Amino acid sequence: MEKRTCWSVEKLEIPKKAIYRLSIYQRCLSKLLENGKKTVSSSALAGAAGVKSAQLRKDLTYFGQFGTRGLGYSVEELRDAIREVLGREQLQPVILVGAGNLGSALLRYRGFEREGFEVVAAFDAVPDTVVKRGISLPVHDLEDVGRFISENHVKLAILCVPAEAAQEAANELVAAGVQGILNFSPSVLQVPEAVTVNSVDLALELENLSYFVSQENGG
Amino acid sequence: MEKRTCWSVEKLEIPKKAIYRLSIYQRCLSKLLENGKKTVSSSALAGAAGVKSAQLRKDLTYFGQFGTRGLGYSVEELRDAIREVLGREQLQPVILVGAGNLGSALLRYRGFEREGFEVVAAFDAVPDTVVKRGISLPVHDLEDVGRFISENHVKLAILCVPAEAAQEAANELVAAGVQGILNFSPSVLQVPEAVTVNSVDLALELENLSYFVSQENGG
DNA sequence: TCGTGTGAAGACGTTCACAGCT
DNA sequence: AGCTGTGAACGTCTTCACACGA
Repeated sequence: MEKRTCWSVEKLEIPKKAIYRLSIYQRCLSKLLENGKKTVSSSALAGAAGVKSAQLRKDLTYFGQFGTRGLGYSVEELRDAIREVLGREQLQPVILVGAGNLGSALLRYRGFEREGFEVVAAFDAVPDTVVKRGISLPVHDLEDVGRFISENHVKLAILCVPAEAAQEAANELVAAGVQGILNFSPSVLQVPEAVTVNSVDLALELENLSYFVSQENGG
Repeated sequence: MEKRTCWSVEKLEIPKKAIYRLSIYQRCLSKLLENGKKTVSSSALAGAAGVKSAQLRKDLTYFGQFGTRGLGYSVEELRDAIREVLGREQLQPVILVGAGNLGSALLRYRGFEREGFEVVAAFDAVPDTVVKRGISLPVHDLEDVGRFISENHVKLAILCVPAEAAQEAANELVAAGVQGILNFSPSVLQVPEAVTVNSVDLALELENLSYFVSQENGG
């Protein structure tokens, strides 16, 4: 393969899983930085991230060369480099659609902003029913979501509507310009190829676990 | 390979992803059953689940033969067969550890019971601070979690404590006999091989998405 | 010598294509 | 003819093992 210090237009050949791990590395690096560490080796960082060192090094090669042989990586430089790769240099606005039980909990969740995301607006089909406890953000009518997206160039959405309403809501989001959907509704979304969907199906995760504990039940 | 109608002790060779998809199939089958469908073809079911038909058929062969050539699958029989494979014939008790913002939202979440799980108890380091709104379950002191697990033979736990407390809490759960942990805390858990951890890292999922939308930003 | 960067090998999962049953 | 069940081909991701630079 050809040599390249940076990626060209073709982000396509990079394993999805590698990109996911990049986020993990970044979090570990931030923690190391807080602890005043200046440099880190691939094996140390890999250990913290729960992967093998070769994997970490291979993941990084997809994007460039960041280390110094015999020494390791500069914690800060690597963190910044990964941040750039992930497109997290300026913060992306995010909207939340469906402010029911789960949705409103996510609005109160501090984890997103801790990682540098800002939920800029929330929408619900019946905004009045949303119990506002602890939610600083107003909940708008779902009808306005399309306009809001276009006007504010929102590209990321968190989708927490019931399964029956999910596909229709997704269609609306995509039509208005959303390119990434974090989907919490238990349904299979159909979207154009250019749109990325990450589905988090809570019940499914639990069900999946139950397979792995079931075997020792026959007591 | 040898012929077998059912799996033997060696569940090991089965792809984790196949097991995950089994849960999806089951959900689709339940929906079909509600709609009064008696039989379904691999391509129809695969379409509903968002996978290729060959994949569905291959997934099923790990566990046995469930279809009729030329006809398809009996919706009800296949659903029951999958349910048995997943160990979901009798309902598993589940506990929730960490009843903060996210944890208490999950306590109110109806999705788990909709899939046949029962959250039997909740624990928190500071039970008094938990706002009980809409939570029918009492929140116990975290100190009692070990005893509760042993006494009630709990094997599944949902972990929603802060990252700093996650590993210690996990250790306690595992020591008491928990075999599966659904981990919502943004940290890498170290557990024995016999224990399965499914991590759902909300911020990480969002961060991951942001990579896929970042490219068309240079307008 | 130490630890990164990386081709090559290996493991794993998916898709194909068709044999075989209904 | 129609559709499942499945070995074989394929593609993707992971791991190895070592060359290379500090």
